[in-house]
Amino acid sequence: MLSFAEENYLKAIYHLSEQTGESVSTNAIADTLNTKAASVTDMIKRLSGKGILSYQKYKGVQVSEKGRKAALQVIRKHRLWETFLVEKLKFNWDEVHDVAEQLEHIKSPLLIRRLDEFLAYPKYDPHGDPIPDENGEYKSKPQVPVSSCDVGRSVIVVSVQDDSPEFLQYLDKIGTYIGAKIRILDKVGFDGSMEVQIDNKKTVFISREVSENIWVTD
Amino acid sequence: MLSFAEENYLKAIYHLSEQTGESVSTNAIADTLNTKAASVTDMIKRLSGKGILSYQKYKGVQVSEKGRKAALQVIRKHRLWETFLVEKLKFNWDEVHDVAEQLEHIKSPLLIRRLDEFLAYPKYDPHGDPIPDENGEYKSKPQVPVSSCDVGRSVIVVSVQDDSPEFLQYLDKIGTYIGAKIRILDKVGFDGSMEVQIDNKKTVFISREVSENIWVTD
DNA sequence: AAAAATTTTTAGATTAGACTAAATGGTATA
DNA sequence: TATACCATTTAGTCTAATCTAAAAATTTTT
Repeated sequence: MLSFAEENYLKAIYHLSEQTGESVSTNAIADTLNTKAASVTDMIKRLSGKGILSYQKYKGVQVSEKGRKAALQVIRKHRLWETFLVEKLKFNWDEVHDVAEQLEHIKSPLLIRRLDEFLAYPKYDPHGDPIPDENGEYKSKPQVPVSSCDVGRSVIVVSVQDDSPEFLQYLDKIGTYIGAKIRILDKVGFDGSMEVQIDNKKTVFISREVSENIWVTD
Repeated sequence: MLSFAEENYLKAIYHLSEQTGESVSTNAIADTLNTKAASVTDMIKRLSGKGILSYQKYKGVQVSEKGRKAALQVIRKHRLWETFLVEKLKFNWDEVHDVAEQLEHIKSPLLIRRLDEFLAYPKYDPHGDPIPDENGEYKSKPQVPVSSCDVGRSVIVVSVQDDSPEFLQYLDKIGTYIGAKIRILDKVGFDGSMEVQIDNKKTVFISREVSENIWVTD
């Protein structure tokens, strides 16, 4: 049984290792969790001792198979709660993250099974991210960042890669949501920003950073 | 802001002081929380420092007005979550306590407001206990234990004073639930047990302990 | 390849919350 | 009223999780 802190570390490390595909550095973990490298080293040792991570001094960590399964269960809980908050309690998609961060640590297999059933077995959360099932299986839709799309294409928003209120409120403002249609009008070589039209209505410029965090499909 | 442990102590102390009406002893707290007197003394000091309890060495503790308000908010959350689990997630009334014990510590005023709304502002939880509102107000139905009812009377079950799975499963077995009709057939002077008929159907003997934990109204 | 810079680990402290054992206060009894 | 007993508090230890400062390992630069 993992503590709250252990689960938070595991989740962060799992996400980092998924992004990079490589072993994860102490400093990278410290940065994403806003803690210090020394604290990370301590926790790495504890999680290695539990068989959740594999670790060699100075060489970074990898998530073990056991760790991967545990991480996916925490992610499952997080995304189910986010779905509950939006679908049933009428939260906006920018209000759910912090609450789900707390709810994901509740220990009750029955609760999660019943919540899943109550929500009619959702496959994706409000940010478009796939919800793993009880066995950790999930299928993600084929998707690419807007930043990699050619001028002239029309695409559909599938997910967002940043869950911060600031980013999500900005997306609300420009009329973007999961399922919105985006047409690429122009790309600016200078700073990588793009001109796009959303749902055949508003035409806006989005920065490189924004276009990298909106993922789309044809 | 109180920690999980602080909230648990406060809730236990509040309940004890409501039951007895007097100041609460260190050992009584240790007993209900399954911890040791020394730990309780530590926590009492911490909560006194925060103005939640008032305390004189060797004289027991009382809950301050500030503490009462905080306790009622934790109780509100606990009972709303229990209601959610039974009404929406189809938990049995004997399955909710431990999960609600965890959920009650989630910090999010918005969440609780929305949950309350989603449940249509329930006034009582699945065990018949009143749910305090945002201001800590609640109204409990006038009620007495079955043990105090005279032979011949017919009464309605309003609440149960023990939330343990063992007790609640026993009540299920003898066909008792909130709203059930109980007719007092006989009282045994020897051990205080009673013969009662439930919903004009089953006739059973219940022990003194059981009859003290079922509360009823006319 | 040596020096410099950076990253990571170790050592030692801190806080919350728990414990045991010992000391002290309060109460009941002879 | 003195003693014995029980309740409570204090003192000291432990673990999880954090921190800072210093030491060690690795990587980068010259």
